[in-house]
Amino acid sequence: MGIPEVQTESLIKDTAKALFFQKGVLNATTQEIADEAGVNRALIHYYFRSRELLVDTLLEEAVNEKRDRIRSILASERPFREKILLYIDAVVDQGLKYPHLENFIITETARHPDKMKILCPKDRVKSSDMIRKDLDEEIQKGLIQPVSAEHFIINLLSLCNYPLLAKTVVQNMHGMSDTAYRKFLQDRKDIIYQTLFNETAPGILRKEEHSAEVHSIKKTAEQKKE
Amino acid sequence: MGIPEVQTESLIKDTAKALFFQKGVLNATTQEIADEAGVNRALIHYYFRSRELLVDTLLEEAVNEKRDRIRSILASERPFREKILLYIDAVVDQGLKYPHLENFIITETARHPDKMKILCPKDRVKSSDMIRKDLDEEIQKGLIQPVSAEHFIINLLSLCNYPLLAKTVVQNMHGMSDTAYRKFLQDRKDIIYQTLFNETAPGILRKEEHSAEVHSIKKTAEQKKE
DNA sequence: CCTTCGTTTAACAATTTTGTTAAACATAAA
DNA sequence: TTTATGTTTAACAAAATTGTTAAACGAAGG
Repeated sequence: MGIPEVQTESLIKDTAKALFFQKGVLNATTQEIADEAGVNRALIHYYFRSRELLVDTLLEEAVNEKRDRIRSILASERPFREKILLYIDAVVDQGLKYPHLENFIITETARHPDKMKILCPKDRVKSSDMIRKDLDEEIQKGLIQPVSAEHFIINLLSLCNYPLLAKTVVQNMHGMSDTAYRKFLQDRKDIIYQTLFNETAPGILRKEEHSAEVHSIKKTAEQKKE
Repeated sequence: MGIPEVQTESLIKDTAKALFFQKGVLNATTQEIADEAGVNRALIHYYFRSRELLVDTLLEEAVNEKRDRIRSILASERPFREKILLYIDAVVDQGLKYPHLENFIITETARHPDKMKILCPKDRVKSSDMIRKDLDEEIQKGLIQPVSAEHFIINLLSLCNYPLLAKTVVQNMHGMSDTAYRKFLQDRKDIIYQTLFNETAPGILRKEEHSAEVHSIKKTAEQKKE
């Protein structure tokens, strides 16, 4: 049978992701996608039937990936504050890689709220429930102000995602170059933690920025147990 | 001369705003706009030359309005924390009225970063400079954790705007109805203040939700001076 | 070698969308 | 009433965009 040089279907998907999530062409044409992928436009219809179905596929993968990321961090066995640190790191780093992913999700789910419902069955455990116990403990100890798990999560999402979403606004408001903006986002990781917990973030995590992740974090975990 | 029944130009603009900012049809067609306004499509080109120029006009007005709103609050003579409270109130309330305004600005400025530069001349006083003195005072008194004015402003913007931008995401994540969502946003006003200042927001403001604004706030100002 | 079948292509058709234009219209002024 | 001018309309043209289809292609299997 005719075997494609590469897996055309995923080539198209990857190209579309690059266009939508990285370059920010949220209304990229089937022609643009095909050109960028170096394939015939008809192939998009061959594999996905229509532009909309391709977009649906991208949305589904993006949402699932994002949700799994949150859950795997929140479900881990680390101390609460470390989970949050990890999450901040993950979101900001991913935001730098795919600057328009969040905007894509927001725009698309705003246009078709039903799709979101299909993607997120309500029988699942809510992420707010996953932190409620830890959070209430923090509150009871008087470490942070009383706040519902629902609001706390949205605080976290807001502080992480908005600066990514509103890149141009932020840059312009503060007169920042692209590199200044990137540094700003790196600095923000600590600021977000500090804003949520009203306490300077443990620096150890950031020392070896590039190499270690899990290792240094695990160490921090032990240290914090005290 | 031929005088229109209403000012057609502003009718078109207002209709477009309703479509873009309220209904969230960020890619509304000239035909859709014309239909919604009940005018001939050609009039859009007569008054604005092209769809893009109409969009530019909307963007400019939206950005200016939003910026003026921030500045007039920050420039007022109230105590710092009251300004912030006022700002939170203003943004959330406006966000409920024009749910897609922020998304419009973000999407449009992401597509054409240059337009943003034109709209915001850099010789203007930065809004971060307008709060730096007050903020540093708070920090020095040990009332809040050390944070740059730049980050503090983005914290504020993030906490206010993201839940509006990501309505569907938030709603779905917490399984909220539309009314539950609206209540959530109202509650958030206090949460945002509390998150920024690590202290419960003075309740007086919210008691008489509908009638007073400036009056009750002024009172609070006096009370806080102590 | 030739058939088969999944893949790919080019060409076509239909629809949508934007932009233009000449003529119709309405009112104020002459 | 006529004229002049700004406004509105319908009709047209052009471009962009999506979706379909029949034919070409190319390797695997007989």
